[in-house]
Amino acid sequence: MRDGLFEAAVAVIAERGIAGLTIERLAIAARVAKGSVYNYFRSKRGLLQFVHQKAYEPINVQMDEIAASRQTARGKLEAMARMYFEHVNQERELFDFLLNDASVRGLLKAEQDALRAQVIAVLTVILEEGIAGGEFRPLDAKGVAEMILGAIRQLAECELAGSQPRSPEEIVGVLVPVFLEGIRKTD
Amino acid sequence: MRDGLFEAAVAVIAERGIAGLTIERLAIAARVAKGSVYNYFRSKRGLLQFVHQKAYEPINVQMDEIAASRQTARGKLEAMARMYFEHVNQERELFDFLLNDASVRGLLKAEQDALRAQVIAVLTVILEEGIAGGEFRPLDAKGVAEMILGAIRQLAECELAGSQPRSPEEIVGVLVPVFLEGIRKTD
Amino acid sequence: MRDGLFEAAVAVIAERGIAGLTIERLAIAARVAKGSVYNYFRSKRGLLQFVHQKAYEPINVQMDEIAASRQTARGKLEAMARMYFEHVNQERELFDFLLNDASVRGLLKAEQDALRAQVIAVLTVILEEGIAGGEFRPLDAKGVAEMILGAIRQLAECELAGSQPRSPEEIVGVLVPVFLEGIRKTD
Amino acid sequence: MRDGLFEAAVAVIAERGIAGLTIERLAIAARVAKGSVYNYFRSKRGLLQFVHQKAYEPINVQMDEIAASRQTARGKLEAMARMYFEHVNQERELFDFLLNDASVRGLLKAEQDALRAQVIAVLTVILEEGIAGGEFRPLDAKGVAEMILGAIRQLAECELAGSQPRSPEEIVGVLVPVFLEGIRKTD
DNA sequence: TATGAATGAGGATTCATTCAT
DNA sequence: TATGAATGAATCCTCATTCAT
Repeated sequence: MRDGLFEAAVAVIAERGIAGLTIERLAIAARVAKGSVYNYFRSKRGLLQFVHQKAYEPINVQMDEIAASRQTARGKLEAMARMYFEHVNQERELFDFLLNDASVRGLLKAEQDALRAQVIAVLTVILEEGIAGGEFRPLDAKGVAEMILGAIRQLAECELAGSQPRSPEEIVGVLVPVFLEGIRKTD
Repeated sequence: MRDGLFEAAVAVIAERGIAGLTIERLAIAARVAKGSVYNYFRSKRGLLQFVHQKAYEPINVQMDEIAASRQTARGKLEAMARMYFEHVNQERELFDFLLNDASVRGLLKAEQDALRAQVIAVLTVILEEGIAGGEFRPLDAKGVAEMILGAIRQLAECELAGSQPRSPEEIVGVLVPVFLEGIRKTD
Repeated sequence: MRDGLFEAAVAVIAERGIAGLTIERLAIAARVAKGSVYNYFRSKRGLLQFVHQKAYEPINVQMDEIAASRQTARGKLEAMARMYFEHVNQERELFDFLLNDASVRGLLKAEQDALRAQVIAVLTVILEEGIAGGEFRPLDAKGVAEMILGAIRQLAECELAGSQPRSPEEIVGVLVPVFLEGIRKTD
Repeated sequence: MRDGLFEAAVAVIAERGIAGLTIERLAIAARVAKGSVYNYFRSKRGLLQFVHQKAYEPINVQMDEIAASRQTARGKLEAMARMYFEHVNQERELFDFLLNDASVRGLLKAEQDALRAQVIAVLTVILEEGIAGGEFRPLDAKGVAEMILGAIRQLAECELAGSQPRSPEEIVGVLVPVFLEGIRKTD
């Protein structure tokens, strides 16, 4: 039932944005009475926290799998980018809400920060592995991790906003070479 | 008068977030009667559009200056990054609202998209100049522009959220080399 | 089972006040399912009536015992005062609810009035006995009974509200002489 | 306008009890929109505090006048009883709410205690004057003050609940002799 | 008989917008 | 033009009560 409410919440967010997620609309979307929501969540905030955590779960799992896999750091970055992009791409409104939405910062600041920190932490570890293993130049790993995350988010956002949809493969094909080789022309 | 309301709006947003911007508080901050606001703006939406456009103006102007300046494409990217970061950094709450806030996305989707598109367009032109001039490798200029914008936004966000403040210089010092040279180690 | 619910109700009222007595909390306190309450009481009102009557029982019994006992009218008044005060004192929240709470007055007006009337009736009888027996002056027995009840209630209330707790003995020591002898200085 | 809301509140309390005073009903009684109430009171609690204080004002004034008047302590007690009884008598529901109502204790405990303490304090001073002046026997003035207040309250309550209305004069005629002379028969 | 999930009416509060002065 | 009181729709949340299992 909590799962049903989760899906209803995702649907409402997708359709009307996070600001459009009222308990009333949630209840209607879940085909449930308004009061029933409060049998499963103490408050709207509790609901949002649950939605946040639930949406974050699969990313968390796959992040850890990728981080633990046997492959080059570059391979891991590629895999992370692809995975992350696919998720973000799939439910854009939801992920805006998870990571960015300023209107819920007051309620979920801790959760948003934790999620972002977690993603950056995993990327940072991969980058440090790559540096230690001689794959990457010595760099501010955390700063680069932030840049990669930001780049992916923006690519996803623009792709969804824009008219010319690009596949995850295309996007990874742009992202990875730029971060790996840079954009400067070398003779 | 509209300008006075703009500044009052910025002040309220900075202090209480976008969700805290009510007509009442706006009027108090502007030392004006609540009803008077409606003599200058048809609605709250109209006000927000004005605020959005007005806040965007200085960035627009400087973007154009940088784009028109005589320097290498790399120099322009650096200058853009520094300028953009400084602005975002300076009024974080405001820019959250301008770029991220989902609660106004319904109202200002067009404006937000236009702003983003404008920034990306300018960056794209610079990148294309660099490619044409032999400075940069031939690449998907628009995709890279998006990546750069995303990276800057994320760096700014993390910097404000985090405990270890970094100066614009430091941030540009991380950003530019990565995009220019990439992170791969070359013997 | 009804008795179990009664005790649970008293516990909840004592801890959270009458406004805090919800069916949910009652059920939890009684270690019973919420729906089960309605197998024993038609409604919340029925429950409150039962609680009211049940709480009133021991007072009723002791009142009758005192009234039937062999002692002077003065002795009976003293005993009544002490007994009543001890009860009220012991479960103040409960007695607030029984006697004062306006939020249930709509529901339990009849019961509250009956209880008050009963107490006053017993006191009145004692006073009339005293008058008939030559112990007391001829007076409006019912009015005096009301005054005595009111005085006891107020003393109890103030004692619980105040910082300086007085024992039942002390209170009776103030109450009885005043009513018996008056406050006027003689000679 | 606050006064209009005060009177509407008194009317609603008189008709439906304190538990029946909702913002909606208040607004209807005051022939005002629901939201307008909040232009004059920050919250329901603020409204209740205002009502409390406003209702208490005339009693306060008259109490002080009586206390300052030139007459015997007995005369003052009589005057106080009569005045208090008249007020309580006039708006019983309101005064229940002011002094007794357990359902608003949480909100107005401080105010209720202060009012009760104030009344008791004035009575105590009168009693002490009487003791000092040789009118009254030396007694626990505060305890007696509480008893007098309680007696008045109960008399008023019973009079309103009962079928046989008594005039203030009658009630004072019962109250004062009992407290002054006591009920014991002196040959 | 026991359960507890589901219900929906009701209540406090906020706020963009209107309009008479 | 300026004002700010008045409005009422919208929102979160509570809780007595019902009913299928």
